[in-house]
Order: sequence, then structure tokens, then C-alpha cells
Amino acid sequence: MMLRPKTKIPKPTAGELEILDVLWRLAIPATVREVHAGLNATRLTGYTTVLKLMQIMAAKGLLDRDETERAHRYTPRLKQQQTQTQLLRDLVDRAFHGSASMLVQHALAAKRASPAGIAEIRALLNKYEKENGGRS
Amino acid sequence: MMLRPKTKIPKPTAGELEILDVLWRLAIPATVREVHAGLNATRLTGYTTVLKLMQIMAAKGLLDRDETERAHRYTPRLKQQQTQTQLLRDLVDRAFHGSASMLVQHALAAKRASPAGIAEIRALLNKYEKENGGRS
DNA sequence: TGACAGCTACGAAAGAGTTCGTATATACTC
DNA sequence: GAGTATATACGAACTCTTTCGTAGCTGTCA
Repeated sequence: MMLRPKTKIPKPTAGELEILDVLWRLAIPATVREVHAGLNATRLTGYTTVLKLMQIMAAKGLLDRDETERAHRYTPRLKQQQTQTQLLRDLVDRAFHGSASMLVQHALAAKRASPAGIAEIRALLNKYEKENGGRS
Repeated sequence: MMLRPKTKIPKPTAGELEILDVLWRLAIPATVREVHAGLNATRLTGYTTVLKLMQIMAAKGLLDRDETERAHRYTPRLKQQQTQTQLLRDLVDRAFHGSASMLVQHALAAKRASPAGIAEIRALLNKYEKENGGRS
């Protein structure tokens, strides 16, 4: 039996991402029922649908499963931030030919960031400029 | 019969995006053969596969088709920039809860932008700050 | 103990995306 | 006109995702 070591974790699908969102929000290992409840705040899904999806996600390595209790408890393998980076990298490669700065420009145009957000971005830019100095 | 007026154009899939990329690069209405050639520089795909995909894309409204010649000529319905914005908006909504600035921060971390790119982003930030002034 | 509620496991079906083989039409060439 | 090259159209298969029904197990409680 394979105890899935450091196999590469695949990009989550749309449905899987919704489940991950609930798990990140709860921030502790959660049961299928808890996720189902959290999901049905916005979505309409059957209980076994969520169960099946989470089983598949565990098989794929997206979730870890704790089977000690009768109701198994699931935790995301990756932090929200890591997954966001993963999805972003994928989009940069597929749609922006690997150019992150082009993507950023579009992001600013596509949805306006708040002044606070802009300040944060500017701070980040400063940090990056310092780190990457005068190199081409 | 519906002659698809301003029906909303769907988000292109991964395979469809590759075809769009070739068409944007060519910049003029292109035949299936031309796209197939441009694609096989990097990808391995059968001719009829590309044909079928482009037919579907035309049916979806992603491409316009000119049938005056024997070899039909296809053009993207949307500019590359529009499609990039569309895909980005989708990702912002699905993975970043609609926060563009969070996405930008991740983008900068995920793949380093060139100094030139950073300068461009900074210029854009200035523009945005001016436009959005002191509003919250 | 027997009924019931809640849990996992499993199978199946529907939909979307991708791939390609084959059929058919059309143009060109000898 | 026959043969060849190239085009579209169509259908079928395969994979992946999502959905849910059903079966079977395990507790609880009256």
C-alpha cells in the first residue's frame, strides 16, 4: 500500500476549491457534515456528493484524513496561500506566457483594489525592487 | 434559428486557449491548417482534433468563421487582453474571494517580475491612486 | 432487542473536454 | 475523366468532474 509521500499535489478543480475554502475557514480538521453545512450556506449539494468529493480529494493528496473517530476528519494538505500561488502560477503560464507583471497589470484593471490594498502592493514592490536591485 | 447575437462568450478551456494563442499570434484570420502548424511547433495534435475544437469554439462564440473560401478562416471573437481579463476575473473570484490586491501580492511572490515590469506596475499604481484618490 | 439516525463505501450516470477515425465533398493535375 | 490532395462534417471513445442513490456498518435509546 502506497502512503503517498511527496507526490506532487494536483491543482484543485472548481468544486474541490469550494471545499478547501470551507476547510480553510474552519481552520481545524473537519468532518464531511461540517463541510457540507458550511457549503450549503451558499451552495446546494447533497451530503454524499460532498463525501465522495472529499474522498477523491484525499486519494489525490489534496486532503489528509484522520480516521480515528467514526466521522473522519479532513485537513487540507496545503495552506490556502500555497494553493493560491499554485493556481496563479498556472494561470500565468497558460494565459500570460509566464509574465507575472503582465498579469498584475491586468489584475489592477480588472477589479479595482482598495487604497489599502494599493498601499500594500506598493510596499511589496519596494521590497522587491530592493531585493532585485539593479539586475536586469 | 439563433444567430448568436450578444450571448455571453464562455471562458475558454485549456485546449481552446492554446488555439486562441496561435490565432492572436498570427493576427489575421487563419485556417485550421495554419493553426495546426502553429500548434505543432510545441504540441502534438492531429489535424482533425484541431478542426473539431475550432468548430466547437465557433459554435460557442469564441471564434468567428469566414466560409467564403473552401478553407474556412477563423478569428477570435475577443482580443487577447479581453480574454486575459476574463480569466483573471474568474480566478480572483474563485480563489481570492474577489480581492484583486491579494492576487497581485501573490503574483509578485509567485514569479518574480522583471525590473521593467515592476516599473510599469508602479506607474499603474500611481495612476490608480490618483484616480481613486482618497475614497475608501 | 429493535428501530432509528448518522456514517462510510461503492457504483452508476450525466456532462464537459479532448482525441481521432472515417465519410464525404471539392479542387487540382495529368 | 481518373486519381490524388485537402477540406469539412460527423460520430465514437476515453477521461475527468460532479452528482446522487443505495447498501452496509455502528452507535444510541426507548
